[in-house]
Amino acid sequence: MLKTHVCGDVNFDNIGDVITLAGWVHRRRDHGGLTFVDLRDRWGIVQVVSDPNYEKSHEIMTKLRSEYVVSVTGVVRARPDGSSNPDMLTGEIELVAQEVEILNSSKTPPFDINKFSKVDESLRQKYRYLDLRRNHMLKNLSLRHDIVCFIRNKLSDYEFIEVETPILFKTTPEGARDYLVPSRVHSGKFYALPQSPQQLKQLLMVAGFEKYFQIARCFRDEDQRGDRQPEFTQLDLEMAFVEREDILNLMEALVVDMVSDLTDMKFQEKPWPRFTSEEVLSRFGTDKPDLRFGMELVDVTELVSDSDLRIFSEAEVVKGIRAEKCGSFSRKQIDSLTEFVRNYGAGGLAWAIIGDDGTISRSSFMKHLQIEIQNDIVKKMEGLTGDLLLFVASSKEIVHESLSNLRLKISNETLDLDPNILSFCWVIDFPLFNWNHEENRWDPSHHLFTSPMIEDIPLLDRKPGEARGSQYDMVCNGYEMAGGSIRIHERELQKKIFDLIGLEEKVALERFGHMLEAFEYGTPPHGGIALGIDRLAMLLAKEKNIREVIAFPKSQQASDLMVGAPSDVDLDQLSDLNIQLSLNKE
RNA sequence: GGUCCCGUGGUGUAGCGGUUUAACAUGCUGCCCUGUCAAGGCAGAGAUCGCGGGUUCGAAUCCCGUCGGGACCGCCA
Repeated sequence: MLKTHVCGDVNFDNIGDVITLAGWVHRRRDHGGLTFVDLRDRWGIVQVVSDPNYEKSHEIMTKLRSEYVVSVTGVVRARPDGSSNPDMLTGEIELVAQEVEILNSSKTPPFDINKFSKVDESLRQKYRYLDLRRNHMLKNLSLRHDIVCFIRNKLSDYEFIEVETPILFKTTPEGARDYLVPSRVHSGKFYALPQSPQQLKQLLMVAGFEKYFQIARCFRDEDQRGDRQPEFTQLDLEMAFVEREDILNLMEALVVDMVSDLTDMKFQEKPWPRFTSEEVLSRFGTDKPDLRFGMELVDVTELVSDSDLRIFSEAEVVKGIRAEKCGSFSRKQIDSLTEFVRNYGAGGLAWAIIGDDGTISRSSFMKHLQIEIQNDIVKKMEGLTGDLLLFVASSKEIVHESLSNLRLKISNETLDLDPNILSFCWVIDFPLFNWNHEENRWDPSHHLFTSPMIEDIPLLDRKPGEARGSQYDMVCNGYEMAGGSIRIHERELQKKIFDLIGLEEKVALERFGHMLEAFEYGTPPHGGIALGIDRLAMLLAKEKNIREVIAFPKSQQASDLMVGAPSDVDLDQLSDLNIQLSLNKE
């Protein structure tokens, strides 16, 4: 090794030792006759001080610049009285530069590495290797490493076996859009990158592995969001001979232990509360509620159903939220909230402010309602002086979509949430199917292999829309962290589901024949879950975007700005694949 | 596919139709400086204001297009 110690490890015990450190010049402070250099490596920072008695080293020290790579040999000594730095882990000591070697120089970096400063996102991505030098990225990726280690250790202790599954897989058009990989050997045919190892892990259950997991890379060719990248990592897990309770308990224990081992964050509620999807939809308007604050949706449909206001009386649903102490919002602010809910299809936003006497003082609509109804609404909303009440009248979907997002927006802008609180919960009892209006058929609300609740199987023939799936979601602070289900393990039931979603026998056999066939060879009851590692790391790192916990993320347009991917390819490469491009050239 | 925000010395911002010779901070270069730690002091270099077109006597500033980044809708079994 070119160094005897690492910067984070040098301390009082090393005083008098001659050691060699190597790393990057973090900062330098040149006093002319005396030069200080903060030397950084992965483990910490140590102050190096020049000593004019070592003439040659002293001279090199003055030539050092930010991010030069150097090695320094010298004696460790205590800093003189009054010159220690309590803010630095190694602030009591320093290294005397007796021998200094410049291992590599550096151009001036395109942005500051040695301090926290805002940097344009495209610059960060282009120079990601420099961005990763910054302390917060190292911290985030270390935490991510710890999370993955914790999972591997814990699940191995529980006798899970980690199995790698193929990246070159088969297209499944019913889910998200696939990334396709052309086959050279099979001209005109394509592999697909897996959206998740779903089928493979079920086949591992058929194989009798009983307890499987994988830290698995998944690929979905859909547009990006703050919590979505085209490739992402899941803890993928499956067990045979389990019921829902087994999976929920295992995962809850895993995450609870992880959080207490790796962070100082606290759970809002333990054990985690459980809700049916119906309940969270009606109370929060979403199946991934943020439970760190109230502001629940209140149904006032019946109170206004007889009113003269047709937008109210004719709406399928009218619901409101109470923005506590937001009665001081300006007209402009309220207008921007109205604009906001229009994003979600709402025609408008009805509002009311509660005055000093506890009744409506100003409102966009209340004058059209009788005073008794006004008071009933305030009472039902539990409105108090200074509150702002906001209502949306529309279809159930639109009311829920707009109010749940409005709820998040207002909380974001007015509440000071403790960043250390994690409000995990489970959401269960999802409907097995959603009605697809465009295609006029049922779509699976989770995926094709989700088993109905056993008691709801008879409903499949009569009222499929009322059948509940055995699906469960883990939700935290408004993010869907994990989702899973008990799977179908019987061929006939699987076939019935294919029928219900309008998958023709022939197509079903082409795409999923292997699954149906496997189910004929002694498939155990099984179920599992997939947990988003990026989202979990983001949450525990208190970040707002999963890019911050991914070493080399892609931009919102799914490009890699560092290497320039995707890129053109040689015509030779295409001809090997028998592929011709037909781009519109203008 | 759509909506919105951003793009000005290396970096982060200000300027938003003429008082601009484009300002400030930081970084960078040089000089001074032996106890600093975001060291300090002095001097200096560094920007055709993302790109293309238009409006105007005059455009960093207004308009249109385009490229890149970001937030969101659609999409994400």
